[in-house]
Amino acid sequence: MSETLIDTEAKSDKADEASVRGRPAAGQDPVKRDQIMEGARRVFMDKGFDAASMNDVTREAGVSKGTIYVYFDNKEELFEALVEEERCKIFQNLYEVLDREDNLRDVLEDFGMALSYKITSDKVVMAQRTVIGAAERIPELGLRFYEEGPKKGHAKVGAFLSRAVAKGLLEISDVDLAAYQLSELCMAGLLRQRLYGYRRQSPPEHEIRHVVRSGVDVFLKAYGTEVFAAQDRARRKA
Amino acid sequence: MSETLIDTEAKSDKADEASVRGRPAAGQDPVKRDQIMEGARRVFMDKGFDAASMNDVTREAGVSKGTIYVYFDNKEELFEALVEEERCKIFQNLYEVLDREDNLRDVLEDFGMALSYKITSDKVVMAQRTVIGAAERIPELGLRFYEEGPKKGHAKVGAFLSRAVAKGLLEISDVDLAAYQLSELCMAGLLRQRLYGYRRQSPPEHEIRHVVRSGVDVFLKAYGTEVFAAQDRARRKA
Amino acid sequence: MSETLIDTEAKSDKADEASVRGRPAAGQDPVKRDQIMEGARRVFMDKGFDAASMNDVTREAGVSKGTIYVYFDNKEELFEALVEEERCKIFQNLYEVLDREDNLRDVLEDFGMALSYKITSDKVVMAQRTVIGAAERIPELGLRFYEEGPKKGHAKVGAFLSRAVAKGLLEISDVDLAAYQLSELCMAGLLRQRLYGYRRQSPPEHEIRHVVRSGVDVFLKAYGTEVFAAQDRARRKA
Amino acid sequence: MSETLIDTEAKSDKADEASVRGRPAAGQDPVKRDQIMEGARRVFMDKGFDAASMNDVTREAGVSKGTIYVYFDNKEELFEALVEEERCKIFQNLYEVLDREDNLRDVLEDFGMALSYKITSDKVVMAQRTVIGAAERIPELGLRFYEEGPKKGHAKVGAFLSRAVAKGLLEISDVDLAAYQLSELCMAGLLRQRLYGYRRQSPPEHEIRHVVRSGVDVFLKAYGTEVFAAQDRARRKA
DNA sequence: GATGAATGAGGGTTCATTCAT
DNA sequence: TATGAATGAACCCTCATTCAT
Repeated sequence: MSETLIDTEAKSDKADEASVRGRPAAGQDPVKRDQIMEGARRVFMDKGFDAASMNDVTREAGVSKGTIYVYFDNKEELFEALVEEERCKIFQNLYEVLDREDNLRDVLEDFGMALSYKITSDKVVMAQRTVIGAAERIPELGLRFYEEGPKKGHAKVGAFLSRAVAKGLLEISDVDLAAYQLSELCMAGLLRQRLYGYRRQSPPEHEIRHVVRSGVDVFLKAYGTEVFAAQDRARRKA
Repeated sequence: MSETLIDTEAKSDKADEASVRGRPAAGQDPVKRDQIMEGARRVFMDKGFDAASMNDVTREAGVSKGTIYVYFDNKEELFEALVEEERCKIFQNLYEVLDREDNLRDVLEDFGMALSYKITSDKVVMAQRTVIGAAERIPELGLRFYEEGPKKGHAKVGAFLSRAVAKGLLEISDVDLAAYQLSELCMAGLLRQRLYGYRRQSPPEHEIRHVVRSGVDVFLKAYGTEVFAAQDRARRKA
Repeated sequence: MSETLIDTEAKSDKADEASVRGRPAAGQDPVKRDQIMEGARRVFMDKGFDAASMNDVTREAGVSKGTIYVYFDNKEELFEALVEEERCKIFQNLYEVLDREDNLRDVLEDFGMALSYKITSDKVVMAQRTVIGAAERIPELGLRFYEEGPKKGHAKVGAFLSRAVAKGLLEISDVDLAAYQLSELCMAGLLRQRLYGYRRQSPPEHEIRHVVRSGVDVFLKAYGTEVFAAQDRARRKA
Repeated sequence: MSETLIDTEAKSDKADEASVRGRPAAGQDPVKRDQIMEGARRVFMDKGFDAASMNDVTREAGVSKGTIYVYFDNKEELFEALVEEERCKIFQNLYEVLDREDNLRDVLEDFGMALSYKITSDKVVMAQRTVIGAAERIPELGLRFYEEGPKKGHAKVGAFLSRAVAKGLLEISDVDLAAYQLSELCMAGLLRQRLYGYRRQSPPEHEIRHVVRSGVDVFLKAYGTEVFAAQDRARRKA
């Protein structure tokens, strides 16, 4: 009733179709949607697609069953929306460091740290398990996840390496493959241990750093040019 | 009730698990067990743990429901037994090539081929998906799979690398980590594409070979000693 | 909250059910009521009571759920109101022809045509199915439908026949029964075929006419007096 | 093992697929099937197809839900099986009287009594309501019911009338229509009153007899030849 | 007064497990 | 011992009804 003008104004920015002050249209309230997604996240990540029940989601989300079905057509769609969201959160900002104009080794290490840290974190491991576990039954889901996530990231890594090649810092015959190798080297051993649950906790930072440093080192020893080596020696002295 | 002495006598000969001529004890007939396992394999690998029904197993195995429950306490145990068996089949003989006394690069490439080929094959991908997908719900399953499979294999790779270090062919500060790196390099890109279903078919041999060759090359550029380099140059001439 | 006095004043003018210019009282606007009934008709007649959902009605009527529940306490009451209305429409004007002072055979045939045509029409068949199908669960519904519809009509037919008896045209020992016989003869075969869906379309006019003519003929052969026969012969000549 | 030959022989007559002594195959035990049908009958006849729930059937039949689904694929199939069974019971033996070589009026009256009595009985009224009520949603059901029931019966009546025409007892231009007229006349008023629930009880015998006698009389007055009239007068004298 | 988002009991159906045969 | 018919809890989803807006 006594909504301040400022408030109203602020809201109207994103007042897509709901009236400014009224209740959001069915399936349009972003708060409720998030609530459902949060419940779904907890349940699906914990149990996987099949073992999770809509009742579980209902309970975790604190919403009624009917409401969920207003926002999502069925279990599978809810799951897909969740995976989509998780994917975005995972791969967002992951590759920004590659735009930095900096010493090559430092950039690669920073990227490796970001990648390895993210990919072995609790939530992301769960997400990967969930998607991989469902890939047999809902192939499009895994496909889309890979295409929109790892594949796009991989392309950015490839572009970065190409630039380094152009600068004469790296000499690579198959840039695409090299990009895969770099990523795998940065997570060497860690990812699989996490996926299978051999490691119950995400690795401590120093361990990740050790793996990344070594991985980048292997990568640069294999692909670094004499130009890079000179630069690198100079950097170490400093 | 009125078991004759003769019967008892017969059994006592090989009382351990089954009489020589009589019917095997309940849940002890290895033929029937294999029959069940074979049905379970077809069903679980195809549908995953949750989506597979015990009726499916029953049908595929050609055994009655009751019989399955004599051999396995419940669905989960049957599944675990299957995973165990699959794991054995996967990692069996995978590391034999490392015992070969041969040129280092050749041995590594052959090992990489065996590993990469196996790990990206249809059946093994399904098995990995299944285990990874279930790891959140049945942590022991993933744990045991990893410990008895990849981890043991990794130890063998480590031992192999240590021997190469001792021979002066490699110079490695963290052999354990290097072993992981070697494995990851040999499957670079392929495994994840398969797990997520981005690749629907197992990769063709020439592609695997390309990846493995490049991976081994990176590894050897990073860790190979001058001694190895000389040997390698000599081998190439021949 | 701060309704002006003027508004209130305006309402008090015709406080009974609605102000002249203002908004009608809750559940009192006949236009809105008709709108709801029209939606309900489309839905209930198409799907039957149970299979129809209130959401369907909402959509067809273009009214909100809450509004429906202001006009009708629940689904069943809405349905009953609809049946009532349908009944009125069905039996309205159906018996007017019986008031005509005309040749007996012609009047009976015209009545038979009106009855048979109406009772086998798509909408009326649906209505009958719906009421009959619900009669087990909502006995009052069927009872009321019959009493207000067929029974009253039957009384009018009886009265008509009595008048014809008085005129010496018919000789009937049980007029009540004869009235039933007349009605049944006019729809012979058609009604049941329609109710069970054996006939998907309402019968063509010429077929109805054939049935009615024959039915009336049977009726008059059985109950017509010599007086009537003479009249009838005269009429035919003309 | 020691089953007597006699026993085995006797049973093997109907031992279709179940073993002689063993438990009947899934969905094959006629006793259990009847049990389910009986429960379904009570529920469906009472509530109609939509309003009846499988839980209701479960409870009434005293069988578990799973068992029902072994015997019937789904609710609709169970319902159809029930309707089929009811139809058979209703129309079985209904037309035998028409094969009697007897006085025409007596045969018609006896047939009319059988028909009218059966068709207005509690169970049959319920069955008719149920089928008619479902005809909108499951058109095949009503169609099949009509075709296998009333239509076949109607054909038998037509054949009977044709024979009477051949004997010179009746003179009918449209035998098919006359058959409908006969049936309708025998139930005049009763059926509709029962279907709509205006009559809560099945009509007493004397009332049915009154209706049937009058109906047959009308029919014979309309279609009886002079030959028949003479025969009829003779019979009355006796 | 009108709206329609939210509720949650209950719908039909499946399936891991048991136990009489 | 092996069988598979029977069980019933739990699955996903719908919808009559309510009530905050």
